[in-house]
Amino acid sequence: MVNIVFDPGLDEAMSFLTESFSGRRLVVCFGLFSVEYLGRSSSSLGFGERLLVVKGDGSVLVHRGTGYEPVNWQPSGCRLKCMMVDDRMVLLSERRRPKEFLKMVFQKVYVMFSASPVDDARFMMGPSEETFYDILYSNPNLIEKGLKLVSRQKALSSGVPDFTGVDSAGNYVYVEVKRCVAGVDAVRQLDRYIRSQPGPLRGILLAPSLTNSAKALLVKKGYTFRRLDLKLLSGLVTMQPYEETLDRHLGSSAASK
Amino acid sequence: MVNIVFDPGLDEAMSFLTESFSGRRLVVCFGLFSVEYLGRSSSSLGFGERLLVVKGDGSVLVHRGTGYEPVNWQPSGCRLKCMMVDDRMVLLSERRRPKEFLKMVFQKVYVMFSASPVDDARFMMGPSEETFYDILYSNPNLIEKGLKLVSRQKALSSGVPDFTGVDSAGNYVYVEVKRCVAGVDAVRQLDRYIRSQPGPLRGILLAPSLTNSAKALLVKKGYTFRRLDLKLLSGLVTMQPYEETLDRHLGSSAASK
DNA sequence: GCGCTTAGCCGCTCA
DNA sequence: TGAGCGGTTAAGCGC
Repeated sequence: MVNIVFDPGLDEAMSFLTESFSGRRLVVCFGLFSVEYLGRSSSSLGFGERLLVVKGDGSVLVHRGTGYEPVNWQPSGCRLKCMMVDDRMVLLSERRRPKEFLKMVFQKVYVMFSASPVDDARFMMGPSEETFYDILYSNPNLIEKGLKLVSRQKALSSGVPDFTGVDSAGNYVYVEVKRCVAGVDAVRQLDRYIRSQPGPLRGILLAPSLTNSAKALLVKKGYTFRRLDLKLLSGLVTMQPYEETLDRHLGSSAASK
Repeated sequence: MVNIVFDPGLDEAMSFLTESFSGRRLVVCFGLFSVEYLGRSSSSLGFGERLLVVKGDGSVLVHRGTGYEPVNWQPSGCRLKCMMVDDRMVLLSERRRPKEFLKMVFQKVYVMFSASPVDDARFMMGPSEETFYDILYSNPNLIEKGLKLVSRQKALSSGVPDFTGVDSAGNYVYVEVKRCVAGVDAVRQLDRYIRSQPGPLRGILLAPSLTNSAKALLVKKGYTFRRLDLKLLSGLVTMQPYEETLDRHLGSSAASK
């Protein structure tokens, strides 16, 4: 649920902020204001048009029209207060330890909105799962020398092995890939795929490592374990897909020369 | 002039962005999107509601609902492109050196606006490191009684001690200054300077305090620690705008109590 | 809580 | 262009 106010009076802006703060909402505000900071260091910035972002956890960011870094800010955990002083809206943010203050005096608010972002995604360092499979698919030697892959699973559906291929001896192969330590369930999955097929098939489990029980089951079933070198793989990520995407849409638009 | 779009379709959002980028405008967008980064490192973040800020100079910031830091970003100077791919809006940002990409796939845009902020104010920092050096250089007694300084480092360059001088006993002295707690690296720095010289030199580390490890190394190397009294030093700073700022801050925080 | 280490650190200055 | 270094560094992890 996004609340938006366009060209509000300062009184209206103040109640909007007060309400948003008490609801711990994310607030974005573009307006004409001055900023002063006092704490470990100090700074002052006269009136100008800027972007203010206040997050639900009490982080504050003041951004000017250029540059990556906020001109003023406070990390999460700040207490915010909003008041009218001499027909100006004053926003005061207080950090407890170390004791620091940020003070913004608003002369005008052009637009502001608030929201409570729903965001459950996990931030993962390293290549995405899809990129990961792309690399393996184009570099089957990373799985096993002489292996040729003939198909890969579409999307992230189930009931299908990650890769199918033919090994150097001409055997048909099913490959199951895990990005972390593989457990018995990974071996069972591979086994299920293979037993669902009529002909004889080799099974390869590719993972950084195996649990003991998984290893036992793997040996019993006669499948092969191949170690996946995550570092090596990460190093092989290329920018080609990005560049191709850009090339395909040449002449769209550019923000800088 | 601020342009605002509320709940646009992705096609509409795309033309809005394209236009904003070509006009080098500041764009703020709250929507549901995924982010992938590839460059010096790589990362991926699935779909979620986030805030995207693109500045006119080609800086890009992706903020989640909490925390001071953007989850993904690119510094100024990036080239941006926007396109529709399979009914999704894709925003691609390219940094030249080092080569890096940021890719956002939008499923939904809740609200977005653009503006060309007018902001001529000068950002003024309070007592900076340089100011501190100025004061110390004119008041060597704050470092050590009878000390005479003969040179100071130019600007904030490297490979040079902060001050060189002669102490009351006639020994040549190198002084390394830290405004905050000095760690081992500060001692190492001092040591590097001194060992780079042929003759015998006293080393003085001036800082508000020392970490234990720094103290150990200092003693081992036979250098001297001098306490820097920040309060005292701050008292010697005279800076009209700064004092005004301070007064105003004290005024508001007193009023809010 | 404090102290220490890391970071896609950023941004600056100088060789 | 690369190296060194400061920063309102922030943030995470150990104690």
